[in-house]
Amino acid sequence: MAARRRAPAGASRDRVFAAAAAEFAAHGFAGANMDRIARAARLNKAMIYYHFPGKTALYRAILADMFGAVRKAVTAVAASDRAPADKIRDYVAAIAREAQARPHFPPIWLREIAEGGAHVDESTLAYLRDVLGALTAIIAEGAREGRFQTLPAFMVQAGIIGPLMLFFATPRLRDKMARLTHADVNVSREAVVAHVQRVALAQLEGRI
Amino acid sequence: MAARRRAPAGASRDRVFAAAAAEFAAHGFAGANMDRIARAARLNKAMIYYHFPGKTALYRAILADMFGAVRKAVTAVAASDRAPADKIRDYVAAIAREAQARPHFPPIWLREIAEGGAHVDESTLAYLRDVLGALTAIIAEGAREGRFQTLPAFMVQAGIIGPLMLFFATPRLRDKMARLTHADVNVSREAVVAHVQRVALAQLEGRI
DNA sequence: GTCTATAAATAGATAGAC
DNA sequence: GTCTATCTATTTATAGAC
Repeated sequence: MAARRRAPAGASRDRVFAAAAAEFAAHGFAGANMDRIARAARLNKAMIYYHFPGKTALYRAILADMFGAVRKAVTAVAASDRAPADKIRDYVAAIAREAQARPHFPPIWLREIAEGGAHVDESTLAYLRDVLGALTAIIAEGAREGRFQTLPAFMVQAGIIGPLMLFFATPRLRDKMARLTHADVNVSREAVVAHVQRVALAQLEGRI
Repeated sequence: MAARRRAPAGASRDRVFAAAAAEFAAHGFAGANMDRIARAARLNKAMIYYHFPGKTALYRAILADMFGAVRKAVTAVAASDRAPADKIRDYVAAIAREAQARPHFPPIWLREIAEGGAHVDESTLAYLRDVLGALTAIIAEGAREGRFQTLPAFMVQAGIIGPLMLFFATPRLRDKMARLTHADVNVSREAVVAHVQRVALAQLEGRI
C-alpha cells in the first residue's frame, strides 16, 4: 500500500474549482482573473492549466456542477409521489437549497441570464431544459388532477428564481442599502422561501 | 447666427453613450471593450476619452441615467393621488416601461445585483434608495388605509423586479430554449406585466 | 471635435525545471 | 504535481497632429 499522501488526492483541483467559482461570481467571466484564482487557491497559474484546459472550460465545469445539481434535485421532486402542491413547494425549496449550498450560484446564474447564456454549452443547456421540464411536468400533473390552471412554465419559473436569486445574491447590496436607508431589507431566508412557495402555489391554484 | 453644424451638437457623445450601454449590457463592466464601443459609435477611442474621463465614469453615467429615470417615474407614482392599489400597478408598469425603453437596462441591473453594486457610486445608490423608498411609502399608505398588510418592501421589490428583469433580459436565452425544448417560453410583455401586477397586489392585500 | 499612433499595463496561456 | 519565468495578445489610456 502506498504511504498516505500529504494532501488528499485531487485537493488542488478542488481548490482551483472553489477559488474559480468565487472569482467568476464576483467578477463575471470576462472579469475573472486567472492570477487571482491561483492566489486564492494557494497555487500558481500553471496548476490551473494542469487541471483544466483553459478559462472557458473551467467556467463551464462550474456551470455544469451548478445546473447538474439543480437538475438532479428537481427531477427527483417531479418524480416523487407527493401531491402537486407539495411538489411545487419542494421544487422551490430544492432550488433554494442548491443555491444556498453554493454561494457563487446566484451571482453566476444572474450573470448568465444577463448575457443570454453566452457561455452555456449544449450539455449545460440540456440541464436547464430538464429543470424547466420538471416544472412543466408538475404543472401538467396538477392540471390533470384539476388542481392547477395551466400557466406557462417560464412565467412560474421567473416568479420563483427571480426573487430567490435576487435574495441570495444581494446580502452585500442589502447591507449597503441598510446603512443608507431605513427600509427593512433584512429578510430571513426562511421568510423568502416560504413567501415564494406561497406565491407560486397561489398562481397555479388560480387564487391570484 | 452660426451656420447649422453638419451633425447635431453632442451627437457624438450620444453615440458613445448608446454604444457603451449596449456593450456593457452584452459583456459586463470588465468585459466591455473600449475599442468595440468606439467602432459601434462610428468613432475612434480617443473620442470616448474626450467625452468621458474613463471607462468607470462612462459606466456610471449609464447607471445614473437608468436609475435616475426609474427614480423619477416611481417617485411620481408614489406622489400621485391614485388609490394605493393603483399605485402598486403603476409602480410595476413604470419599472417595466423604463426597462423596455432601454434594452441595456435589465442586463446591466442583473449584473450589478450579481456583483453587489460594486460599481454603484453614492449618487446612484441614493437613486436606488429613493426607488425602494417610493415603494415603502405606497405600502405604508395602503396599510394606513387598512387595505395592505405591511410586508418588507425589499421582499415585494424582489417579487417585482426579479420576474420583470428576467423576462426583459432573456429574449435570446428564451429563443435558445425554445429551439431545444417544447416548453412554452414565449410569453408576451403584457402578460408578464399584468401577472407581476396581480401577484404584487395579491401579496399586499393578503390574498396569498 | 476628430483623428492616428503609441505608451503602459494587464492577463491568458505555455515552456521547462524539479 | 508543483513551481518560476516568460511569451504573446489584448486593452485602457494618452500624446499630439489636424
